[in-house]
Amino acid sequence: MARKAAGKPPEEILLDWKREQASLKARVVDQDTEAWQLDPAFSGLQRVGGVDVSFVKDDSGSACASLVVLNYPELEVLYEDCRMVTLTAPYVSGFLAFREVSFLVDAVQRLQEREPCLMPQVLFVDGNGVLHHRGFGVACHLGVLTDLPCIGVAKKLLQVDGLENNALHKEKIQLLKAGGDSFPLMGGSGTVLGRALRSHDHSTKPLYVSVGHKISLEAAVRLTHSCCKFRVPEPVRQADIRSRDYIRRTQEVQGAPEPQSGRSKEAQRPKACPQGVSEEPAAFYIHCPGVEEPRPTPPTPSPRGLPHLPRWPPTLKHRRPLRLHFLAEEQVVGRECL
DNA sequence: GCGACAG
DNA sequence: ATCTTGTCGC
Repeated sequence: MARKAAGKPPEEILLDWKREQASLKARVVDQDTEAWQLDPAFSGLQRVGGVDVSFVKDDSGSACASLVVLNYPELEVLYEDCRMVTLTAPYVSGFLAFREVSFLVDAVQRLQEREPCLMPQVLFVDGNGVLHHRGFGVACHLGVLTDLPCIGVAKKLLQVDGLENNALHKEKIQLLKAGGDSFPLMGGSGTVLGRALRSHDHSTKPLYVSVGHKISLEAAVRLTHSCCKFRVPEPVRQADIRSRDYIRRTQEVQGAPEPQSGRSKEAQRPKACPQGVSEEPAAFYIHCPGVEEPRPTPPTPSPRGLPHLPRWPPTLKHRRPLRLHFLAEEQVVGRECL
């Protein structure tokens, strides 16, 4: 029987975790380290990644960890890795990384082994970076363990170091008028811990962006904005969509018969294996943009009439597209890396 | 007892 | 995080 992830860890464990965070925190780099980060148009940036962990409804021990890689600035999915995992640690605010980060590191390592040329140049992480109780959120943790530039993107304000989601904060949100507008989140010591960002014109609720690793806050905010087709940056959004989609179809194998009928033929992703048997990732997928769409069902529901597509990209100029030539079945035909 | 609470 | 349909707006 697998160990469960329930209850709060004893104080002794929390002390261990705090020591671990303090130790790794010394290795965080909160500045730009890559040339593309300094460029106004991010020229040189070709691949952005996103990670997420989704949970199974009635099983607090099971989850799906996913890593996706998108090209930039097109934001088409090039790579997807979804894998069912067994959670050991419970969720404790301030210690999210100890619940999720090891599975995310595993995914990055699989990518390094199988398709190193698709390694993203930056990772968007669902959660905070230095905007954290001890200045070391999951985005920092993953960044230090993988040595990849990481950006923390939280959907809710973590109320630490004097930060409060109070009336004053809400007033500032009201002042964010257009996509890209943001204001600083200052901690008690006067340090800027992150920024509240209106991620696009039609989004009221801001994102909370903070440095994870190897990127400045300014570049992190600017890049986050440029990766938002919708409120949540596309890499994280795709990781989220695909991991829950994976769970959904895993669950429906034993449940109700699939409503989807008709022509389900070629170019499928590897079939989902409900009772994880092998050591292989449950899903591993490389997509060649422009050749075919992986999913016939559009993620955007359009009841009637045409959906209003947000203008995108808003201002960035089109740069030389990275051309990857893949066949559907994991076989690499050719590529242009770097 | 009450408030806080990234995912 | 997850449970969930319709509904309102452009």
